[in-house]
Amino acid sequence: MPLPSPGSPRPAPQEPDEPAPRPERKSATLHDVAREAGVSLITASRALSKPEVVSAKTIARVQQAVEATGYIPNLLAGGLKSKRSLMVAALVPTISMAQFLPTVQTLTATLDAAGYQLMLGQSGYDRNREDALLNTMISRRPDGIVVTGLVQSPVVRERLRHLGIPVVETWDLTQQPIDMLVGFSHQQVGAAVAAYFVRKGWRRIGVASGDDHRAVLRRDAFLAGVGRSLPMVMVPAPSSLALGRRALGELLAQDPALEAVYCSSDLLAHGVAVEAQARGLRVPEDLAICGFGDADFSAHILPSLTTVQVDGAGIGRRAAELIIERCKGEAVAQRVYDLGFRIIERQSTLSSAASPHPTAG
Amino acid sequence: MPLPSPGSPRPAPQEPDEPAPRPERKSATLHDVAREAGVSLITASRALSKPEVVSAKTIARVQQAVEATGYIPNLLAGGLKSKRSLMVAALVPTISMAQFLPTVQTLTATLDAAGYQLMLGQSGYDRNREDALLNTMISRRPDGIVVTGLVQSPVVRERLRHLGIPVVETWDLTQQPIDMLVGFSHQQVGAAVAAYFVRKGWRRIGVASGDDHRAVLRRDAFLAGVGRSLPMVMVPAPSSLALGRRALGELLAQDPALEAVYCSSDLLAHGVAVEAQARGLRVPEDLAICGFGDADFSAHILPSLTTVQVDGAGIGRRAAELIIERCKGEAVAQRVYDLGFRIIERQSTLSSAASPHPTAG
DNA sequence: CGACAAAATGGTAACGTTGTCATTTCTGAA
DNA sequence: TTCAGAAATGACAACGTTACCATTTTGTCG
Repeated sequence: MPLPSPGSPRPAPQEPDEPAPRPERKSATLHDVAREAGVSLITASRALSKPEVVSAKTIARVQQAVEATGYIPNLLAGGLKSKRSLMVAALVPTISMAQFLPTVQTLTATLDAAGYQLMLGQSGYDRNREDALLNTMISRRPDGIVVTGLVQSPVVRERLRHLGIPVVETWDLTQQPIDMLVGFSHQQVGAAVAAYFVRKGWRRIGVASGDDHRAVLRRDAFLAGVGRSLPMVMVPAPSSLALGRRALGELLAQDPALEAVYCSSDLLAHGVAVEAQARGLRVPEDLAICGFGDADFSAHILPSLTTVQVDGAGIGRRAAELIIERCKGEAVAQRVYDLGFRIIERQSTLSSAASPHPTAG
Repeated sequence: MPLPSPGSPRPAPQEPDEPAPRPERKSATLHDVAREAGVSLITASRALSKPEVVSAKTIARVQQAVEATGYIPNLLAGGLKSKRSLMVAALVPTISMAQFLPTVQTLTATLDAAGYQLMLGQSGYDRNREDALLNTMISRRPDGIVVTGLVQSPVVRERLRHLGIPVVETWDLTQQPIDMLVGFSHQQVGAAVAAYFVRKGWRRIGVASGDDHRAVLRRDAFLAGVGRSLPMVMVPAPSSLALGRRALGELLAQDPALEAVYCSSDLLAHGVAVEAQARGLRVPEDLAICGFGDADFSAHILPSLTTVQVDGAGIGRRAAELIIERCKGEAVAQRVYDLGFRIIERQSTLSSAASPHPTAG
């Protein structure tokens, strides 16, 4: 029930008084700095980029000249000549998948600390687009590439392999990566959760899964682990709470006596929990729920959500470290890192729910 | 209660069999393409970047040579000479603020459609870091800059103004932007929500607010609108469900008979709702809750959440359009866009809660 | 004090592309 | 057939920096 408010859309009342800024003042170059400091161009360059070979006195003079001229280095020019762009390209399906945010976060932070900048690209879930985006990014000559998931297209794999720059595949596992890999096994996740469900003795199980590649890997391993076909709903990625609600409705239509639901993400699981509540089903007594990803809310909703925790932040950190090492010319000792996962058991699957409604603080 | 699983962290069992890829094959340049196609370097360049001045036959030959050589343009070189880097820099506090994701999403998409790439930087909530990051980004000579919020530092404002590239400030409102602006008024939001609370007749009101600049603007306007000081809790940005739960605990300690809570984000509001449920308080009968941002889950939780909707996606789209127009050399007609907001009234503030538990599907 | 190494600085030539201007080729009308 | 004008192509230089090698200055030790 929307309620219009005084601030509803409308053009700004009056134009600002200052004129549009079009100074086009040519920015200072290293040449200007060198002249100002009374040193040669190349000495000014070295004072800034490799101060260890320049005398302290000269460095001071150059630094002062930088201040005076307002010099800001041109990394396009520097990168062109030195073949080090100080950028790392990263591809995610979409930035809207909260799942990947911790990875992007630590990736950015770790790279930043080493002087590198992240160039983030969203491939959507379209393979062609992934290919095109990769080309766009390569046009900027990144010093490394991080992709989410394994690159599927053999053509692109080959291209990346021959690019001569470090490539890290993440959030999945194989022993034959393009170059390096940091991730975990979705098959193992699916199998482990299936084993957990079997151990719990649940028989009437439903599955709500996103339709992205990795969710499907987990789902298939889960089905294999359970050993029979189950009521199942596929929802389009990216998943959401609303999709989770709808999914439970559809699952209950398939089996009204459902005991437990396995979801491919915590967001879906949250939605399933909300819909269960809306239908008067108690969680976990009437319906147990397990998610994936250990989202930041999962420990704090009611009931708290059993889920699979993966080290998204660790993936980003390690991926960045690998790229940085390689860029420093060091050979990395290990090219494949399995960061594993663990099942976090919380109220949503604890039949003997000890304290149903704990308060915070 | 963590449950270790077979997939717990451990090193990969064996190294992959292929050797580390170090081909360092020098990538093809436009020179190679030109030779392959039997045309001059500059004709090859034009065939790719301004095909309208090259004959169809030549374009075909060049395109074929591109395929044959595996040529990928070097935008560092191109940008250096042409002074168009085809990049736009964007600064957000942190990518983890889900609030800004729709903006980043449409910004990326709109720029992408026009051939530009987004370079995303996270400034944290540290002014110095914002300044440093801005310098880093300027080093790459972006064709435009989008910042979240108004740039506070006068020094930086002046620097950006004299850079001679389009700058768009977003998610806030002023009639004196550095250059261009797309946003809305946080003061108006705070005032509108206060008016709504007053209209509802609530007297015992609590405030849970993030400590970031814009949340504080809204909070202050809210307090001014209510006209008296209120029980209040500040939580560190970025906000989360857990922080919301804790916040309600602290607010109830200040006033156990609280009737309504205003939250600076939907995530906080969700946390407040969960904590209310944990304490046996009915929402909205015992406690009404209003959030901000209209997160994707807000319409779908129980009870659904009254909130302030702002057009985050629209902000990103318009910001991108403004930058693109400017880059094409067109003068923009309007430099300040107020995209407004509206209060979405849902169950969490509807005392006459008609249908307490609607189901989905 | 001389000799020699080390430290500090400088000159020149690229990196790969595009802007500018010049030249050649083609088209169609007088 | 000729010539103006447009279309197509080419040559050259430059964008701002760093790699490479050469040179000068400084410091140290016999």
